[in-house]
Amino acid sequence: MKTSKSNFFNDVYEVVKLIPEGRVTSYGAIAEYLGTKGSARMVGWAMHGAVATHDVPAHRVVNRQGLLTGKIHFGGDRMQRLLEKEGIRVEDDIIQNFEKVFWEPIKELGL
DNA sequence: ATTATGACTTCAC
DNA sequence: CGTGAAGCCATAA
Repeated sequence: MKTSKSNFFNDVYEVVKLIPEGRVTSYGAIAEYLGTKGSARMVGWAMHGAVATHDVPAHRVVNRQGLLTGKIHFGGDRMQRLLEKEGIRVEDDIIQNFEKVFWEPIKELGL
């Protein structure tokens, strides 16, 4: 039986679920960990389905600038609210101390 | 198979 | 990090 979602999506979900609280990561970092580092957009695409399908903390996944690009799909300031709740300072849809809260799967999980 | 789109990334000004 | 343009890969029609 074929999986409902492609393996690519499944991998993204697992990595995002492994993100510790108070930490965030970028699409490129996840894509790179999966081996598809050129497909950072696909990670975002996977997250689009993740929110509606799995309990994936997509709010912990932002772009390289620390900008809450995904808040648009969260539907309001829901994403920013969750981040601030975990101790992450967010201002004007931008994560402050982004370098401090940045969490790389390759570095933490080990490649 | 081809075209279009997308929660991105990088380079340049 | 502000804006603009090009590149990249996977999904949908």
